[in-house]
Amino acid sequence: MTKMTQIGGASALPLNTILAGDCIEVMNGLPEASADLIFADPPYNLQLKGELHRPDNSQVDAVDDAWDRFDSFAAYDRFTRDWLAAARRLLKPGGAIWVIGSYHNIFRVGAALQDAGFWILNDVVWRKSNPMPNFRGKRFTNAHETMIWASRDEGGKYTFNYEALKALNEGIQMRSDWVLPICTGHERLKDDQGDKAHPTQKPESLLHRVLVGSTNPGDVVLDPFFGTGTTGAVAKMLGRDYIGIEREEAYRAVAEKRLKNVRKFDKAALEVSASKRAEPRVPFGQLVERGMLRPGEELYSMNGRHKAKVRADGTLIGSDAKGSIHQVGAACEGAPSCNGWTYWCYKKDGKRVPIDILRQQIRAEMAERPN
Amino acid sequence: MTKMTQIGGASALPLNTILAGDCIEVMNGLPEASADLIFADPPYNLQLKGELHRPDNSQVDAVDDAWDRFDSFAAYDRFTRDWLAAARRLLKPGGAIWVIGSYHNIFRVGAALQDAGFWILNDVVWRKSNPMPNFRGKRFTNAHETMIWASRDEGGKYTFNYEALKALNEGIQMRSDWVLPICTGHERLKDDQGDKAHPTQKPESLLHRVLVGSTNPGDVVLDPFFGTGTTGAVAKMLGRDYIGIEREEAYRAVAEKRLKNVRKFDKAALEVSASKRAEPRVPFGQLVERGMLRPGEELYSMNGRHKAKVRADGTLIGSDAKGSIHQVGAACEGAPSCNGWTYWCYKKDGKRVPIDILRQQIRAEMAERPN
DNA sequence: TCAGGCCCTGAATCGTGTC
DNA sequence: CGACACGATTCAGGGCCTG
Repeated sequence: MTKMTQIGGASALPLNTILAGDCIEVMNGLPEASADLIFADPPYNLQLKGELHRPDNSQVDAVDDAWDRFDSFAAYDRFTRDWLAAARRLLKPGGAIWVIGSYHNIFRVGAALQDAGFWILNDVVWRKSNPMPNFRGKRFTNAHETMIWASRDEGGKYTFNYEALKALNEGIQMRSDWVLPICTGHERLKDDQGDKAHPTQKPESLLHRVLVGSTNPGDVVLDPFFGTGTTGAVAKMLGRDYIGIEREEAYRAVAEKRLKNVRKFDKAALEVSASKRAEPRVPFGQLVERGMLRPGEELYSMNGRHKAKVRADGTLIGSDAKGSIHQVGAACEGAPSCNGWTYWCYKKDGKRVPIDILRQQIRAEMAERPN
Repeated sequence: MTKMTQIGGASALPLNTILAGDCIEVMNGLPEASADLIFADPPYNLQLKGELHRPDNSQVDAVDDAWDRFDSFAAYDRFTRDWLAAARRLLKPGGAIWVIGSYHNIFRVGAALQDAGFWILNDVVWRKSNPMPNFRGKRFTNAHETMIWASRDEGGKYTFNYEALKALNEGIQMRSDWVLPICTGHERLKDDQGDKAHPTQKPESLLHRVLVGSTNPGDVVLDPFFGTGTTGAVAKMLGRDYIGIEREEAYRAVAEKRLKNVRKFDKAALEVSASKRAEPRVPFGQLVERGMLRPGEELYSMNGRHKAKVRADGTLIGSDAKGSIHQVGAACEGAPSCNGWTYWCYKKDGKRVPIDILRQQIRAEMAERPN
């Protein structure tokens, strides 16, 4: 499967192989202007301190590997500038790069990209359908990661397969936010002890969308932080050539084994059944945020016997209970449960109208503009 | 409605007003450590092309594109550093900032925030339910903007109304991606010609979530790029004090008019689901003193696997540990910590009942007859 | 074979008040 | 200021076992 391509008669391109070593040195040893796309998942510099436990007291297996530790932002910036410069040299004139990161590092990476002369085309948000919650209730659930897509140069003739992405998205233009699950189950590679082989393995679905959208069959895709080789695996399936660079022996071994078992797709296998979505859940609070109901406004029970007042956080306060629309409704009726959506009404032009009408309005909007 | 607050007897804080002028100069004229929250929607219109001049006024030569770019990014970075420094000076020790932007500027803003000593808490993606499509089909639909939420200092005791946000989201922890429509319809302010009064007016729903989540009633919220005053309008509705700074006369005029017509929600509506941490502390010993539990009585663990005996001083003695309800619970489970209130049960009419019920009884009494 | 319950896990910058 | 003790805190999904 390994191909060697002559570039300008000078040096050869080691296609479909994993190169060992520091990515900056290795990249500088490859011929310039030889890659169509670079996908990079660099260390995030998470700066984790203590241990973290779930509410059930189990411990979170954190990313504390040596390769993710940097002495300072300045050190991380230096590292970023250096690998970006080496990467840019490798790109063909119409080439492009994707870099993924979290709020710990992505702002520094984005600024460095711009400073290096890359031209940002989009930032794309990977919205995780199943992220790890925030266990201490001190912040928002960290439910997304950010990818930056940039061309080598301003005005570069980058590849963008608009129609293919639109097809992937059920006929609607692909947006800058992608909802995809994290990598779990059988796709998640394990070592001999049954532990995860790599702490941050990316899902193939993510790379699928990246490569379908911004490369063509036969293109050369380089990944300087290859890890367990998701980029290579998806590139191979899609009929692209890959070059991986990975410093850690253990990751290279896992990736080699993985890639050996990957088969190029036939067309038919490509279509992933679009998961049909259940009726989207609409939090009652959204009616308040959107100004459809106002804090302080009175709601009336369907039977006219009870009323309650809307609060700014989307809870109700009744005569002797406060909480969600369901909880207060149940309390009013002395019932074990209650569907607040059909129980409560608001006043519109003097008439009582069920609040479920408002939920239906929001759902109608969501149906018109899905995703 | 305008309030003036004396800060340290020195200078006054012009609450609920819109200040005219350059935000950096105006901020530097206000007393330090006087704002609880800053919300900023800075400009990113860089004029990267055309009539660009270097700081020394020499015209940029079209040949050295890289320098051109460097110059303009450098100028934007300088501007960003300056207004962030002025903003940080204004924040109280437990203060925090939100900044919103797009891929054109947010990476530079994020890096500058970190460099200035702010501590990023989350990046939050505003996912637009109705974005403008990409008409030329050359990129992804730009369907989101990014907000960065950061505390003034690492370790700062920032405000986060976890329970209120969870309530807004129908009982599920609020995530870092928010789906909200853009500002249209009646909410979108128009000028006398019927054109939109401001090109980037933010929806009130966005500010509602920001302010409910990261401020308390009576807090001071400052917006250095006030525009048409969405921050002020939502702050006023929610019973927060605002300070707006805006350079453009036309925007100030629109905002003044808007704010005059905004009404504060009534008090009960502003009350928000409280966190358990805010509830009064009840020593376990009080249950024994009051005779709700008797010395010698057995307690049983929630899972039924352990038991312990109550002692007269409000400690427990288990099979192989003695101490507080928390310590003995942790020892039984071999866990690093344990909430004894929810872990231990007592027997009532043959059934196991969590001792937390008894704590709730005491708290209810305290609320009825406060000391 | 299927449904239901239990267990485990995921790029995480995840306390606070009192003495 | 540090040390110590209290006690608050999770969502989605996959695997595996049992009935």
